[in-house]
Amino acid sequence: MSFGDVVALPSPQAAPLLLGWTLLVDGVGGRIVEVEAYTQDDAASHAYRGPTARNASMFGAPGHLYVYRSYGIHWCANVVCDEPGVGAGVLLRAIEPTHGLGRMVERRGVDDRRLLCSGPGRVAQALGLTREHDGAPLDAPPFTLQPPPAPVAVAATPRIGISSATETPWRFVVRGSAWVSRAPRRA
DNA sequence: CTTTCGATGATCT
DNA sequence: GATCATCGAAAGG
Repeated sequence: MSFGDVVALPSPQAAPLLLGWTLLVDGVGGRIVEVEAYTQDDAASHAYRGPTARNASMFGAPGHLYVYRSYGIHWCANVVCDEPGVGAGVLLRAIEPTHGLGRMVERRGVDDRRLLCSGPGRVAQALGLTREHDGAPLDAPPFTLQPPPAPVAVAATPRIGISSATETPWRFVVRGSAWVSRAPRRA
């Protein structure tokens, strides 16, 4: 399944299929291991109340980025999904660092590989994503994408850091990955 | 180990 | 004026 086919799906379907892809920005990045889906009729989503200046790119073409400022400090990046105009996205929450470790350590200011990309703010900082990348297409430079070499085992859990729809199980992690922002809720 | 809290600014009410 | 798809340091057990 191509990247274009995946991001054309509704975000709760696209999100687990984005796990295992390798995403690089100017050659720096790694394997996507944790994501969350947000939809247009989802009270926890920035798209819930319709298009605004901030979330405009969420209502644009799928396969592009929606990058926003979080808590006035961090940047967080989403992959826009579904059909154009719908307002759906998949938040990139954690990546297993594989390419350009030195560049990521430099940007993050930490040495511990575990802390490089385990969290949405950390992912954006390590990959150098900012407002400049809002609306940018992921199938063109400086981005490169590689599909998973083998099928990925996925676990679904409730999303993190939200105050609405807190039990909707739209956080998806690579089962057993040591690089996620938090261990999945135990059964 | 776990929990609490401050930073910091755009966005929305 | 309140909230916020977070992070990291500090405080508490």
